[in-house]
Amino acid sequence: MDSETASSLPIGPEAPGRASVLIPLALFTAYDYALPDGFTPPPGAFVSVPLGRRSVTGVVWGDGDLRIDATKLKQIEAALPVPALPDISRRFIEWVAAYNMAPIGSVLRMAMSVPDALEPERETKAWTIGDRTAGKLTEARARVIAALEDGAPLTTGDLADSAGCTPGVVAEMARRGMLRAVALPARRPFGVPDPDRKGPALSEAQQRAVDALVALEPGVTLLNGVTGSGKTEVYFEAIAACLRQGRQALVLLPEIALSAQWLGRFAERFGAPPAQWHSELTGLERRVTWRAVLDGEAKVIVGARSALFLPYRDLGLIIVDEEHESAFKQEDGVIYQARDMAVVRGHLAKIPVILASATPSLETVVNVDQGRYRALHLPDRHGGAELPPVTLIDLRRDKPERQQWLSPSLIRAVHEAIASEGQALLFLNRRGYAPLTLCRDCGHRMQCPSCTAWLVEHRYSARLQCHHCGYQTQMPPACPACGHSGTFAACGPGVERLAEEAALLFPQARRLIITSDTVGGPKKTTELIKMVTERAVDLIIGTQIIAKGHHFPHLTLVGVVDADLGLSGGDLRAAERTYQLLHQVAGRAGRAEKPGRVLLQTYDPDRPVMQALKDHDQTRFLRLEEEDRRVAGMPPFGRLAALIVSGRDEAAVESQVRIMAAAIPRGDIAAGVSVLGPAPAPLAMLRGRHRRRFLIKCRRETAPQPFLRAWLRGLKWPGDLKLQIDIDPYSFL
DNA sequence: AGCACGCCGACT
DNA sequence: GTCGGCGTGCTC
Repeated sequence: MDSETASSLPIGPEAPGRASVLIPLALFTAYDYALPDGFTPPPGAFVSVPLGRRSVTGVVWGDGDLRIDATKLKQIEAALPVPALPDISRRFIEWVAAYNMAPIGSVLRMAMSVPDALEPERETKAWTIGDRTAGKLTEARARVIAALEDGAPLTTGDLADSAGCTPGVVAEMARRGMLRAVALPARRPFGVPDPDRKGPALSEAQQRAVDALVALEPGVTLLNGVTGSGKTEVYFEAIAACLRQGRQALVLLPEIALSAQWLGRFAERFGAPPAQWHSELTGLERRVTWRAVLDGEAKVIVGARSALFLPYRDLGLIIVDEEHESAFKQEDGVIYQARDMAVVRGHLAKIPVILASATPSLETVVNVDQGRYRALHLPDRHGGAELPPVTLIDLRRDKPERQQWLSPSLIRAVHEAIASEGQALLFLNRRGYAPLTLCRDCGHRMQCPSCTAWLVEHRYSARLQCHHCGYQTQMPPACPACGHSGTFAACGPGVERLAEEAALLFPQARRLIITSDTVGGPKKTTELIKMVTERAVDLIIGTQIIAKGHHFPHLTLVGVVDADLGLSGGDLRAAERTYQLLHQVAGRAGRAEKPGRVLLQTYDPDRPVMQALKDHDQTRFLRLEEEDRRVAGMPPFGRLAALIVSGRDEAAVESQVRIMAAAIPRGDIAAGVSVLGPAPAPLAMLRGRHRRRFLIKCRRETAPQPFLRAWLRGLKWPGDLKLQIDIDPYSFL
């Protein structure tokens, strides 16, 4: 990521009496407003401005632009009583907008993220003891006074509860002046982490890594260690060092909802929970947290992607945990790679960024090789347990029964594991019963009406479901094409079908199926995980949800039902992702004293991914991947951008991409750039919109943005045609 | 994102 | 005749 690729927002010549104000809407420029007499808000000031016939909150961005007619200008209404958006935040917003070619107003929107964040904080009214003699001291009133005697003010409800009286008693005492009202600041949903609480004892390797990290030098460091090597404990010490400097620290996690165990460990080390930032916060929590980040009061913030855009007052450290996770890639709205943007944010602030992973992405590994990032390795497994041996099962020889998916050797291994009082896990990364349903009589395939995708049968809910747009329908009683009934055939396995097979093969085993459909909320997840850790279960059948961060100490066998799944589709990172996912699943086995083993079923055991998993040889696998990408000029040895044109009217989309193809820039600006397409996008129809895609491929030293800007300048977008620009695309779907 | 304007179908 | 459906376009 190099900062030259981004240009800053054009700000016009100095114009007295006006200022440009950025508004958190999908706008590519700031708007100019007249300044009231004698009022010069500094850049970053939050102001309310009229827009159309309403009033919105924006941020003063710079000087006005004299090209805008003065008669058009409206006046800034007021400055809000909030600290200004810090300079680094503004530069970051500009950078992100320019790099990802997104409307800068949309990026500001992510940074404001709470429509009412700037409203004055609502205070809670609480009571302390007033004039005791202002009324008769009845028994109930005496209890109220007693409840307040130890000092802390209480709200009406709490006070009535602890005094054992009705709220009416409290209200009457207040009216008489026996109680005095005090404003209670809104309760902070986070505490003050203490860096000097004693942490767990560190191994020698961990201590070496800590020593390197606590120096907190600017730049990027890869913290690489296998599952259980104690990466978290190591970066906690970097957080502690940052806190001792009085600065804020940000931890980005791929899926905050699943990190109850992480939060527990944090609270144990620091004596208080961190401030959290994710989509499930309530309005009040968002407001309080946002303000506390801006005020510098929230010291450690843990969150998903969007936490990167919070208005940090003094950020001193960024940690991206599980940096290889594709969940860091935001795929709708403003499209960006949060891990890469975190590196940029760190660069702008001249602070350290730590990328932690057991299976780092190829991009990161290459950055280490080329000297752009530092690397720290944590070789030892924390509890001293060995990595479980991995065996490949060749499905061409070791064939499952017809319409079944477990090979004889995997079945045997499950029996053995259960018989020796261990637990077994069968992993299949496919929700539902079967990925495809067809009619045996006419061959009709059940397809989503608004996407190019099969409908997946979910037998537990008796529905057909599209996994791309959420379309659902009852399982029809007969084939919609030929009208015959009882002719549906389920093709291929999903976890539900696997569970059916397991019930047949292991009827005596206590089985548990864990998928995002069965999990629901964090509470239910904790419950299911508890069932496993307390050995109320012998056999777990699940999708990738079980691969994430949960500790299963009694697990002795992991069986991967379809290790090849995820390798098809021609995705650039398919092999890499498969390696990462299967490595993570394999890491579930044998984490306590019990040795574990891992069996991978594959039709292609000779593939480098499979061999690498078998030999635990990540390095060799990455070298092979690296070579492939280098030869193909693919990232990180080249750059990609995708343009997706979509619309409801297929002909209009087709005609637009023809116009675009004719307008592809030539000459100097196209040096080192090639354009592939237009081609139907991998999901040629999604949510009822037809999609065509161009893929732009550049040499590493050439940025695609100037080329794209030249291309798109002057193009018209009639009707409901939409253009999506995806810089550094990840999933090609 | 709102909130207008605008241009077609079913109502008091 | 007009009420209202939501497609389209603008907001300094």
